[in-house]
Order: sequence, then C-alpha cells, then structure tokens
Amino acid sequence: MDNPAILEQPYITITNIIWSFDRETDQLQVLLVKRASNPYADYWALPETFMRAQESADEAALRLVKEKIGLTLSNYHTEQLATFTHNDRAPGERALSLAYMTFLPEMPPLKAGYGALDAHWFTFSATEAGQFSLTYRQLHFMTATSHSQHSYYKNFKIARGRDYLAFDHDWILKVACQRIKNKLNYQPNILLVLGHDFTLKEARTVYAAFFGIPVKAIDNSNFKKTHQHLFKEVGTTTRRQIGRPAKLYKLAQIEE
Amino acid sequence: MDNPAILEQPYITITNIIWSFDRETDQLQVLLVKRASNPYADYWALPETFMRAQESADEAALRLVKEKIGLTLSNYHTEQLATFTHNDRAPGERALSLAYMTFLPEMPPLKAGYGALDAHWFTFSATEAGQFSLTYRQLHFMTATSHSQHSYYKNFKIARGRDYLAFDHDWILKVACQRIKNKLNYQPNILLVLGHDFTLKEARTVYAAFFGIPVKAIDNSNFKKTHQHLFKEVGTTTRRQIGRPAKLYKLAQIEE
DNA sequence: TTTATTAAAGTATTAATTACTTATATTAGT
DNA sequence: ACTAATATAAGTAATTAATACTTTAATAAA
Repeated sequence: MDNPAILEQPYITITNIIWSFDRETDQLQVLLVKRASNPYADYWALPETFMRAQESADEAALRLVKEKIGLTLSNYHTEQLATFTHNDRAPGERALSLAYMTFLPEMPPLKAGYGALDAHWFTFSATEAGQFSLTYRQLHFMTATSHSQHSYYKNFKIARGRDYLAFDHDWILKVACQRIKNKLNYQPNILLVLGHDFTLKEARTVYAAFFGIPVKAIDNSNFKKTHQHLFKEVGTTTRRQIGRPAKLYKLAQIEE
Repeated sequence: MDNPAILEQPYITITNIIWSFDRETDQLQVLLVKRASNPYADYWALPETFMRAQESADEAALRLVKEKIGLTLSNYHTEQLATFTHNDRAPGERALSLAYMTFLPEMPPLKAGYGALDAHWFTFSATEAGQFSLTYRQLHFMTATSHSQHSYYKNFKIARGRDYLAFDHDWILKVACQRIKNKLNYQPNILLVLGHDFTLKEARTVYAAFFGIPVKAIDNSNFKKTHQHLFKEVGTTTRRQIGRPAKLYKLAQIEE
C-alpha cells in the first residue's frame, strides 16, 4: 500500500462493556474486572483481551463474554462502540482499543478467570445532570466528566489513583453512556438487557436510569405513543403479580 | 493482559472518506484513488495508509489528506466512522480498517502521490430510495445495497469486477452515508464542506443530496424553523448575486 | 364481593411541524 | 430613476405530534 514505514504495530486490544439488568433491584449492571497484571495491575477495568489471528474483533468481543460468564447464554447482542487510539492512553506502550458493547438478556454469575483477580457486576446510575457512575459495595467509579475527547486526554497524563478505572476506561464508558442515551429514541438496543420481551414499565425503568430520574416521571401512556413504532406487541405477561397484567413488547428492529 | 496467545497482529489500515463540495455544480464530492499495488491493484478505492508508530489514528487520517491535497488547507474536521474487522475483507491477509471521515471546506486540486496511480474527486449522488453512488466521467460506483453487515459479508467472497471498489469500501461508504444522514437532524458536520459559514440554501442543497431530492423540495422557511437551533447567524453574504442577499450561518456546535 | 393495585385506554391542552402566502432586498433592463 | 425579475426573509393558518391529566379495565388479596 502507500507507505512501508510501519515501524512497529501497536497492540490491538478488544474492550467490551457488558451490560445486564438486575430484576431484584431494577437496576442496570456493568461488568468490571480487577486487573491481575501491569499496566494498571490491581485496578478495576472493563474486560479486555488481545485479538487473535483467526478471529474478527466481533468474535473477540464475544469471547470476552464467554470467558467471564461461561458458555451458558445463547442469545446476546454485541455492537461496536468506537476505537480509542490516543498515544498516551496506555503507559509505556502503544495500544489501540476496539470498544464493543454487549447486552445480556439476564444477569449471570461471574468468574474472574483468564488472569483477572476479580469480577463483579457494578450497579449503573446516572444523575439528571448527565453524570454516570458504577458502584459495588464501597467501590464507586465515575465516568469521565470531560465534554470532549480533546479536553479529556489533555489532563490524562497525570498519575491516577485507585478511585479511577484503568486506562481511559472512564472515558470509554462516558462515550458508551452517551451513545446509548442518543439511541434511546430510535434504536434502544439497551432494552435487550430485559430479555427477549419486556413490559412498557420495564422499558421506562431503563430509560429513567439513563436520565437519572424516577420511573414514575415518565408517563406510561405518553411513552407508548412516542415509542410504540419501535416496539412490537408479542402478548401479555404471565408473571403473577398484583394489578392488571402488562402487555409484552419486543424490539421491532435489531439491525443497524 | 489476559492472554498471550497473539499469533500475529493484523495490519492496521487507516481509511479516510474525504468529502468536499463543488460550488460550480453544487454537488458533493468524495475522493477516490486508483491503487498502484496489490491487493486490488488498478482498482479504485478510498485513500488508505498504514498507521505509524508515533502517530494516533486521527493523525494518520489527517496525514492521508495532506498526502492527497498538499499542505495548503488550514482547517478541516475529521471524525471517526467505525472500524472494519471482518476476516475476509482483504484477500490473503488480515487487515483492520479504522475508517474516518474528513470534511474539507473547499475542493482543492488533487495529486495521486504516495504510490497511487491516480486520484479524482467523484460526484456523490443519492436516490430517494436510499441508494448512493460516486461518479467521475464514465466511472460509476455504487455503495453496497445490503441492509446489514451480516448479509453484506455473506456474499463478499465472490470475485468482484472493476465496477466495484476495492476491498469492502462500498460497504464502508454505505455506513458513512447512513451515519451522515442520521446526523443531519442533530449534528450536521457534513455542512463543514461548505466552509466556515453557509446560507440556508447551501445547507438545503447538501441535505437534498443525501435524500436524493431536488433542493426546492425542502422549504426554506420550514427548514429554518426546524434547524435553526443547530445554526448560529454570523452575518449576511457579501457575494454579489441577483435577489435578496442570504444570511450566513455557522454550525453552533462542532464538538461531539 | 369489595378494595387495593397496576396498567391500558382515552381526552384536552399545548407545542411543533408543515404547507402556503406575503414582504423585503437586491440585480438587470429600460 | 423606475420597473421587472429574482432570491430570500418573514409571517400565517392548518395539521400533526407531544404532553399532562383522567377514566376504564384486569388482576390479587382481604
């Protein structure tokens, strides 16, 4: 091709933001692992892996899911988020990160495995002002507060404490939250964390989580009117509960 | 990190879709080059380069612009599109493509250079049905017609004639057109091909090009009402022309 | 059977979009 | 200098969509 001056190829890392939904607490969850080795040993981070010769990046992202939760799940949706290439994003080495998002239809138990010291589901929450955070017991991580990529990496070189995620993962998470929020009105794939079908209230719960508002702040009747073109009715819930049974919907279109 | 089983790293290619606007014909332009070397020697393709050790992918994308048009332009906007990683996208080798888009504020003359046999601005056009194509003299290339990534690559292995672009560049272009079209209503960065400021009519010309409809099909008054929150008034045009002088606008927000 | 609960369905108001009309600022021709 | 032609800004009425709120319906438990 153009120019043979490839001095050295950077490492290609696949980073996957794995989402699920806890039906006990009605809260969104994100999978974080505690890194075993440098750089950022002992830091919490998004699950990562190196790409292998015979697999595509999409396949590598799926492999990450399998490594952390086992092979039990049969259907989940993975989509590309963006690629992060800033020179300083990994200390002392050059590493590209192809970031993906996976939406799991349930919240399976985790195993650290493959060199990670620990793995946990962190509870996702947001403020009305647009800040996002992940919490597990006393551990609490904020996504980046910078508005632009440029301003984020400008201050990135400084040493970061243990209250930060490894690498630029706080920025990657911010980009992910932003993307999901943007797509809520035309392609809310995040709803796949609710499984194959869902009630309008469950859908509103997910929406409310991203806006940092209570579910009841979103009117069910109006929500149906403005979003029903995205959903397809597939029956009525059979789950025994008090009150009128809710109708079930699924996403009308999963494709890009 | 997780696993040392990296057999071999794939090539990392930067692909850049460079857009401009021809004020003579009021048509959008895309830069294509004729490849000098294999794979796909003699095929027309999007400009590509390998990433170098000391530059970020963003910088490599900008370098591509400089190589093709020289160093004359001072301001242009580049943004990431997506990363293409399918196993079969390059014959006999493994190559990732980090795809970018650059919007040039004018339409400078081109030089092939850096191993390309030829380089030209191709006129972009679309149909109302959502098909896109690039034309230069008797050369005519369609973007992919597949609706999904999966269906595109399913039929990709078959030998492709010279009426196709190299690699999966027809698919990359399709994704680009789709992305630009989606962003017209909230972040129309494509308007940067019009330069720092533009009239509403010029903006409508660009919109109409992506919808495959004539400019006059978009009402100027209504367009202003629905889009003025994206624009900021910066004066009145000084270009001598018949009729009432148009007001000038610029994009209110360039940032992601 | 009654009450509490939950969600669906309906209604009236408000806001946004669309189609269309009028007014204004300029150039070119007489 | 006046008039016609042109191009765009600005305004208006009708339609459509979004929002706030109310009523109806289906279930579980007392």
